[in-house]
Amino acid sequence: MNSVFDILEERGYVEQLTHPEEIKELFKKESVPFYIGIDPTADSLHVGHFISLMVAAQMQRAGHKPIILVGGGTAVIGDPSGKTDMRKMLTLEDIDHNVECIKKQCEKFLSFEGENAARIVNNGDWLRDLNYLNFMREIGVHFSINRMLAAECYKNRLEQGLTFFELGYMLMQSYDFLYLHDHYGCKLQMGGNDQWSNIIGGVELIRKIGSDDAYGFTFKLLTTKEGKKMGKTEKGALWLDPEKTSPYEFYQYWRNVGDDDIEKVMKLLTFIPLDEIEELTKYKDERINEAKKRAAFEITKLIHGEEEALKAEEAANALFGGNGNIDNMPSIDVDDENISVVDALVLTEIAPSKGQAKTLVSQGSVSVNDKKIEDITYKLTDDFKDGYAILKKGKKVFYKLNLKK
RNA sequence: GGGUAGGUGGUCGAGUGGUUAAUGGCACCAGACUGUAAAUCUGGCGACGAGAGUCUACGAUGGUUCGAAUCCAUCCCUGCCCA
Repeated sequence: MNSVFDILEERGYVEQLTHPEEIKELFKKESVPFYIGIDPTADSLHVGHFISLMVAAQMQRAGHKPIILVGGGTAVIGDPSGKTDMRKMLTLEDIDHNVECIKKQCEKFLSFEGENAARIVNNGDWLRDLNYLNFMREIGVHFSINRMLAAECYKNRLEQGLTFFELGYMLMQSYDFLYLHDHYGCKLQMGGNDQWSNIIGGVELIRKIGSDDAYGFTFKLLTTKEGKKMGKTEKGALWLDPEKTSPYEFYQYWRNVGDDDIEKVMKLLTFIPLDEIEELTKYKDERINEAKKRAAFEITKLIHGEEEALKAEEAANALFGGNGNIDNMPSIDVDDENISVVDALVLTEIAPSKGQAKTLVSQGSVSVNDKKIEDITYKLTDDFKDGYAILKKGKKVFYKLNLKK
């Protein structure tokens, strides 16, 4: 039986480890409580967090105990890692709301029952009531500013200006680990590679205070071959919340990843066995599309469930393959058959404003029921055959308009 | 506290009285080519308006001017140097 470590390594998650040999041993011999932190800066998770959840899920499958830490306390500060500017501050109410939303999304991903049930904690529970003096005396003394400033993530901030407020982030994250270590027996902190220095902070803190069973593990960030972050779209981030990014859009995003990135995406974001991935991605021509279809389906299924994934797939088949069920494409009700193309584009959020809708139309990018529209004053009056019309932008964006009177 | 340099559109960054909705890069959208890919080339990229055009925008608030992102005043914020 492989240890999780091998699985994580084979699939390409592993980036850095604080104690490689010991961690490998640890995974083999016991069920390890580990934690992954998520900042509640929005009311939904996005693909950036997806990989964290995948790692947690892989770990849980192998029998380890996930602790998902939602940063309701640290979000008050904002993590400066990798940022060029100080993060916008959120109100406590926003943060608490976000924490609740994020909890719900995690619940879909991990099992909260059984021997190695996952647990969700909020560091606001212990950080918000911290006493500054005690904290400084017990925790602050263990941190060397010299060392912290040497860390890559703070280096460029030194030129821009870094406040103590932000520097304190590392102490708090380190304290989180200590807290979880002491209260839940947490031995391992996992996180994206941008968290490396914060993770080391915690590991070293625990070790200085006297325990030697603290480890750190970072995984790869989801980037394209060119090193750009994946998951950005016209509308911003690719959200896991179906209200913010529809399952169809979500499916399409993965269906359209670049050839160069599909293998990585499959390994990191699905549970498809490696030999199958290899089989699917061995082609370099259009046959690679089979891999993309599979990946898009599996990923959508993980996030939105099988039913939604099937619907998204069918909608895609209907639109691109000429067969399949058009009932499942994104749709919206309209109550006025005299709606103009421009208004329809805005209503469906295909275009963010009327001005942009007009440019699209005049550029010849828009069609209704496969008929190209170039007149920006065009009205859909005669297009609702059988009570619906299909509005299309470019080659890939479709919306079905249902006439409701 | 003193000195000094700054705060520009999604982002980075030009612009220092009118022809500036504001050069350019990146991001993003579309067209061509294709495999719902990449690369490349072309076009677009504040809002409203069918259009002429109107409005909103260059940290905030006032002011000077026929006219301000650009000048002045006050305030807020940031960097750097000195204390």
